[in-house]
Amino acid sequence: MATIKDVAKAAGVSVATVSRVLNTSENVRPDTVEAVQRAIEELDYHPNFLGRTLRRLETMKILVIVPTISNQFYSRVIRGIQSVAHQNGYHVMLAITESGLDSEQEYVQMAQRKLVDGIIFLHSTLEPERINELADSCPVVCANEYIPHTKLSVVSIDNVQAGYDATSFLLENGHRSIAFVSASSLYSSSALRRDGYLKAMAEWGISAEESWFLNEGLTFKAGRRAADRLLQMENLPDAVFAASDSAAIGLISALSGHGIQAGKDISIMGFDNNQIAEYYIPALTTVSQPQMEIGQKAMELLINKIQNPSCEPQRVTLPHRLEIRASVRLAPSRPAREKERKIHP
Amino acid sequence: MATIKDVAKAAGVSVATVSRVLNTSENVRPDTVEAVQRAIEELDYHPNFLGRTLRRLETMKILVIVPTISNQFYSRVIRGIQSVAHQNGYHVMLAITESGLDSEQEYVQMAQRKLVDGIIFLHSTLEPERINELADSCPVVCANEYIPHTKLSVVSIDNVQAGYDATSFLLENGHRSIAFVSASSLYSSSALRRDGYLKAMAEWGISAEESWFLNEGLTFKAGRRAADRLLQMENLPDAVFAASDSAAIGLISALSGHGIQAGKDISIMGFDNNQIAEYYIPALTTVSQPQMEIGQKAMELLINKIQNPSCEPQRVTLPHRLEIRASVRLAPSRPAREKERKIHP
DNA sequence: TCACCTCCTGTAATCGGTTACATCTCCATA
DNA sequence: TATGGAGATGTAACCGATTACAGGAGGTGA
Repeated sequence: MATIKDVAKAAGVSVATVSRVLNTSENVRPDTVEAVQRAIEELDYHPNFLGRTLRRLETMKILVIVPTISNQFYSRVIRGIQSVAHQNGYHVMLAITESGLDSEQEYVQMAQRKLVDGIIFLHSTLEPERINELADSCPVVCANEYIPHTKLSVVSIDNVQAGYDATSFLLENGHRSIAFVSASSLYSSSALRRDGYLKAMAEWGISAEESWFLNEGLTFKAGRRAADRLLQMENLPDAVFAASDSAAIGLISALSGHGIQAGKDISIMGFDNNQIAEYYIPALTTVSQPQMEIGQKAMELLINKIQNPSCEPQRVTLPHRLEIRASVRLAPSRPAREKERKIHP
Repeated sequence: MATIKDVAKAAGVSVATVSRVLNTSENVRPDTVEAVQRAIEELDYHPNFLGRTLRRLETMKILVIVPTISNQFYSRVIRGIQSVAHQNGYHVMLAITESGLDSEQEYVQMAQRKLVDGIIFLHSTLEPERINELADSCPVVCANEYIPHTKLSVVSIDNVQAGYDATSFLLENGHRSIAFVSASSLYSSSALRRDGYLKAMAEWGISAEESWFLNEGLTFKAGRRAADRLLQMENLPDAVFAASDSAAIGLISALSGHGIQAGKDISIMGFDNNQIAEYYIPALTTVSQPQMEIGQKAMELLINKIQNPSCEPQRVTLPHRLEIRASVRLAPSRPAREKERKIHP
């Protein structure tokens, strides 16, 4: 492996000059530049960035902590993060905590050990106290989930409003008994959507029954478990509002196995607008989130924080949208043209 | 930020002693250890790993180059890679090339600049020549896809056999005109599956028509495009073998919009056995790949290559399996119990 | 008491770059 | 001709760790 010294020797200049050529900086005579470049070529020299990194004390890497990448929601947010990261010369490292192999704590240490310049949490199970500690020593931004008792920048939709809008839509279309599938204890977003759900129900004077809360989780399997519980009820609800598309699909699939058709015998509302929602049969009515933008904005905030550590945390709310498809039965009176509603926070 | 010097000063010892304590190595007096640890605690010192990395010239990071993470196939392979990486103290960086933002070439430079210790390709668009060049200067392993004219270790299923098995299954169940949806020009796996398809067709004395090859790609949208082309044909084929579950689902969804039901009016075979295959309506008959194991094995080979650079490239073939569900109509004669077949390469 | 060994600790080189500062050359201007 | 300044280049400190080597303290055996 050739080093900068080898190049300097081959070109008959000092390492400083080679470094200047590499960084295309000022004041090097054109023929010197040429000589250095020839030496670089001849030796097939590739600068070792660790040296630079150590000197400059910046890694140009950021860490994204994500519960899973199997869910398209996260992969889209990550794409948004990546696009802005790349524009600014950053590389993205992914910490997938789902497997439980790498504890979050372990990844957080990477930041403390200066292996990355900042962290974006798409979800966290750490205590707020630890996160605050971390945020003192390293730029941190949250996307999608809000972590209580922390002073971090957060990017997300207005989950309360989104839950409210989804539930209102079901109510407006004649549904009265509405179950709610979520993971409220794990995800703040789920809890907030539930608040919106409750608000809408209250406005219509309906008190939600205890059994309607199916806190099974957000995965396909969670949806299946929720279906099992629904099937044991005396009266099937009119509708189910699931806090993720995966859960909604697990639900529809399981109910269909018992001859209950979504969009006909029962209405199902999802959340996220994953690509599969459009391709599922029946196509899934769901709440669309601007995933790419969430990621992009989060990365922008992080870069801002890296470059200007003393800046105040920000709260960015992006618009969501109801995506109306076939899995929710519409009231006959409802005008057909109203296929979409845009709600700006 | 406290450095090792600060700790040394605070503990009244030299940096060498602190380093020895940190690396729990030999010969430090217990009370010295204690003093150092107290200083570490007091100063809230976290070692900066860049220093160590530079000195040891190993990053303990590996790069995974992946076309997309939206497809569950890849996210599972990545999980497999991560699990083995973690067991061996490595961290995983992800390079997602789908966006087209970061060119593969750019990521490959990360290896040459010693920012990572090795690379796993899950797919590549680089010329074989470049890859060979890269492999000379850095440990490289391929998973899933075979890159022709290269001497790299590869982990995958036997794609020819898998294509053959899937097609044979369709033929055995009475299907004769069988279209094939793939991305043969982009993915070697697709091309190999096509070879298997052709082999099976030939064995049954059927010459595939030109129009049956729908080289639209592997995404949902690709499936939809394939459906459009099918619908323009004079005679709809009996069955379609798609080289990915996503394409199969795009296909089913689009056909269903025209009143054509998969599993009844036409048979659809997918590939990958993503989770959605089980939850789709109709549930998708597909070829299951051991994704986790592919990832695990690839990482094992890479670690082996890192620790022993002169070792010979290996070719590892893992078993696939036909997952029989509802999207393929079975011949009436077919015994119901034979729901699954395991094929070992 | 001396030589020698073991155990512990410190000094300084090193990894591969970047960069502040010094130095030198050359040319323009007074 | 002397002076000053701009531009090009070199020297060496530095980033934060690891580690080879040197050396000192203390114990053991002759």
